[in-house]
Amino acid sequence: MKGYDFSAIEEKWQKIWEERKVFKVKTDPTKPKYYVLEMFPYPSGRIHMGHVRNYTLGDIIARVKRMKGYNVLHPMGWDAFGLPAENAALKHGIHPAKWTYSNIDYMRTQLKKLGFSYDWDREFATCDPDYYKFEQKFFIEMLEKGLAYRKKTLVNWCESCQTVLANEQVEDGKCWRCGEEVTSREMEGWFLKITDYAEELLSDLEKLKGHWPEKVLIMQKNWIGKSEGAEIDFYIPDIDKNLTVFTTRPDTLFGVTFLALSPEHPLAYEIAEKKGFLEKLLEFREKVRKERKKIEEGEAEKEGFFLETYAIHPFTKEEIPLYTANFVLMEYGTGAIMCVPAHDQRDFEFAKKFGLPIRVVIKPKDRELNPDEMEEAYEAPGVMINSGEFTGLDSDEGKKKIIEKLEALNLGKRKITYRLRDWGVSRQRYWGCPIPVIYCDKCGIVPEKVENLPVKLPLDAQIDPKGRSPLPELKEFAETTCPKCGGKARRETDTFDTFVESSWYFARFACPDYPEAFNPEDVEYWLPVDQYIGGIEHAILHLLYARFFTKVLRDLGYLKLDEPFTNLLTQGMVIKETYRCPRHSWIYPEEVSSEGTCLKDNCGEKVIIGKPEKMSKSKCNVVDPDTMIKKYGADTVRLFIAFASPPEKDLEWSDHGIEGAYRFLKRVYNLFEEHEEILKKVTYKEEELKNLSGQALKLRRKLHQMVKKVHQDFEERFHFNTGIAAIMEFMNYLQDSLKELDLKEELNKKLLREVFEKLLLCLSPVCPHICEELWERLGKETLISEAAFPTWEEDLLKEETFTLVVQINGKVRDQVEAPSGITKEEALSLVKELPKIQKYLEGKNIRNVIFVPEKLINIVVS
RNA sequence: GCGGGAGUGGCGGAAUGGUAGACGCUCCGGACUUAGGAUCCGGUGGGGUAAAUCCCCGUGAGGGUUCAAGUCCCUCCUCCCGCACCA
Repeated sequence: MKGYDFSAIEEKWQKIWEERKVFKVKTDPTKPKYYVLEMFPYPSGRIHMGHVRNYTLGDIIARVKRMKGYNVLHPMGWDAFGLPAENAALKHGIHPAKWTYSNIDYMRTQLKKLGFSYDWDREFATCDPDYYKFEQKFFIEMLEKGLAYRKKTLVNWCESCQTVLANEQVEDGKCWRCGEEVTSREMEGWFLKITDYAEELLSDLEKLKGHWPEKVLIMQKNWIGKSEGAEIDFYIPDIDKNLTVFTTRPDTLFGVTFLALSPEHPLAYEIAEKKGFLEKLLEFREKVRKERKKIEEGEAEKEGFFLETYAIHPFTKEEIPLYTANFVLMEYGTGAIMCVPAHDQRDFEFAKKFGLPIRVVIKPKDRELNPDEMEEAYEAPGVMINSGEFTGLDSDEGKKKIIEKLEALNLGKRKITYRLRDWGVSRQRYWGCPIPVIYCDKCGIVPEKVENLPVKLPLDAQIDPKGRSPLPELKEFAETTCPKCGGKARRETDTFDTFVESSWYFARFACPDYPEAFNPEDVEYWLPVDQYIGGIEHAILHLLYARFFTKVLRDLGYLKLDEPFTNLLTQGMVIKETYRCPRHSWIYPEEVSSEGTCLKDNCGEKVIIGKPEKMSKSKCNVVDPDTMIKKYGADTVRLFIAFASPPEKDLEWSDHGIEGAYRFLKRVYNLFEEHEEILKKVTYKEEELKNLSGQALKLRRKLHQMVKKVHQDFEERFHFNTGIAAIMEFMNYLQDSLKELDLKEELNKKLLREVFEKLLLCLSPVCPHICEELWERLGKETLISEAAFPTWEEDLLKEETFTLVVQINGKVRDQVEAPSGITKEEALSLVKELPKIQKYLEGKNIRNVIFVPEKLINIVVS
């Protein structure tokens, strides 16, 4: 016995697949296509188990679909721009480009070792100018269409490093490098008008229902945050201007007792300036800005002050005081609100604090509200009171009526507002795609000429020790000429948010070498992605941006689709048990003794076994894919990952579990080897095996049942765990059968051949290397990776007998083998003969008999 | 607070309203061995009984629908995730 030498087998087949370009695909409209895509990785240095899981799931799907006759596009690339490359440059003095590309080289070899069936000829990295030049082109076209614009935005600023910080570089409100308090600073930046697409992004979620996880759809819906209401104008005589507020409760208009403006509101500024308390306002604004970050952790007290100004109520003409308040966001609605303390909890709290009146205008059906006794706002619908001509209306009805009147008087209008904000894409970073615009003193903002693209990121830049982008100081880059007038001009030195690159990469995979962005023939054939797979952490941003880009590219004439990803699978995390020592905190499994005490520094403390958590270095529970592949081989790693839990649930890594997977593959291998001599000499035709009997028939039936189950679980449900369980169950059955089966009989030899062929075919999407190897040893000259999925005979699946479960009053009391196709009457008389059942029926009246064909009979007795 | 998901053996997990616990792990016993942390075989939800092919209990808790409920409905509990001053 040679034994299962996985490393030789895996190396051999990976080489063959690569040399023969087995997974290379071409556009072929005569064949049905299937595009399976996994979220491409950031080249951080090494593949982690999360990647392995993601890509294993994708690869099984790709291989199954290929076996089912689809022309399968299964590409891989690199989301290669981003901050960690700059951090590595700071820490180790390696240039971000060098760091990134060497990481890619290493990670590619890791992926290849896992035997994933990618069309590697389509690989690209988003930091390649050949990729990002199209992104720059899209941006220029968006600019021309008004989909990109500049506005002021708040950024994190470190005074001591003189640099903008990304959110992840802010730790506890302090700079991650120097520890200085981070302040916010206004800067100009580029924005993409995703809000123009808010309605379509929302309504198209409908098309994804049933194909995307419900959870993701809900998260996106909440993120877009559509709300319907009205904009209402309040005239401010002091400055002779209207203040427009947005409200979803126009029915409470008669309950307004004050108005509140965001401290950032231009009218707040104007009033403060006029009334001479500008400084107070600016102080307050700064305070609120700082608090904004605190709010994320806990509750912030309602604060604000009177603006010494009044506005006129559109209907009652009363004077309503104006306040500025910390809870009013400038970014949402109009940045100003009408406040109805009786019917809005926030307004209520503010009114209580500042002694403002509470006026009840909505009455609940079952009780009266007394403003003096109210402890919280009444926010539910009800009947309108104290509302002039609207009194007595149902509040929902009142909403419409009040809007109608406002519109008639030109004092307001129906309005839909979204929580979704425009997408700020400017990053003051070096390692990103340059934004292709030029600032000219004479011509203003001028896009780079399309023929000059790409605006290449200069690779010879020196990384600044404080982490600032070197681009603004890099004369060769920043100093340029205006494309319009030819005069001296300055180039934009900000780069794009890296989410921009990942918003359209899936489309580029259809034609990665095409000289233009997209070859219509290719994108029309391959898109949309049929199955997209990735982590739930991208439920909102990445997926929303990619959907947005798809619609923009459609409107720019590049693509002809509305949604990029037809089906979405969000896989769970890979988690593992953690160990904690009271003295040493998180410790490695090797540091725990067999008695469960800490071995670190001879500590001896009792180790606390923690619940399984997401693998992380800090918790010492990381399992390295390389180590596992080396120890067990890629097929075992893939098998364990696919078997341990269904894709959408978390997967608990288990050292014992992977042993079990390994053991199973060894069993398959050894059993094959044991019968290899017979197997390679025999061939079979399906019709030769039609008339089996006894154990042979049972085995063949079990085989075909297994094939069908694997088909259902692998292709239809993506429940690889149960499909693999079926294969294991069959293996157990096969080993038992072989004890009884006479392998000197020619027919049984033929059956054994069928068994192994189909078994290997079923297992091959999960464990391609071992199956490829044994397939070859069956004498096959074609690759199992290119074989068709095995067929099963539906007629064969039916057993001649089945276990009839016998229930009395719904309780299982006995079971009996019964011929298939037995009728209710036959079953009843059969069952009545059973001694145990007779006991239960004795002296009782049969009141009802329920018969489920091929399953059970339930006798209801009194 | 709002929204979503989940609670099944010692563990991961199976079960179109029809035998709860497939498959795997762990553990126990046995075989083969100089050896076993290799391999193979058997057992493994709880309780009762000397034992069983016997009986009872059992899918977070409590009700309900049904001949029949892990599955459907209602109430509650626990955990996880997302959102959270969005007017």
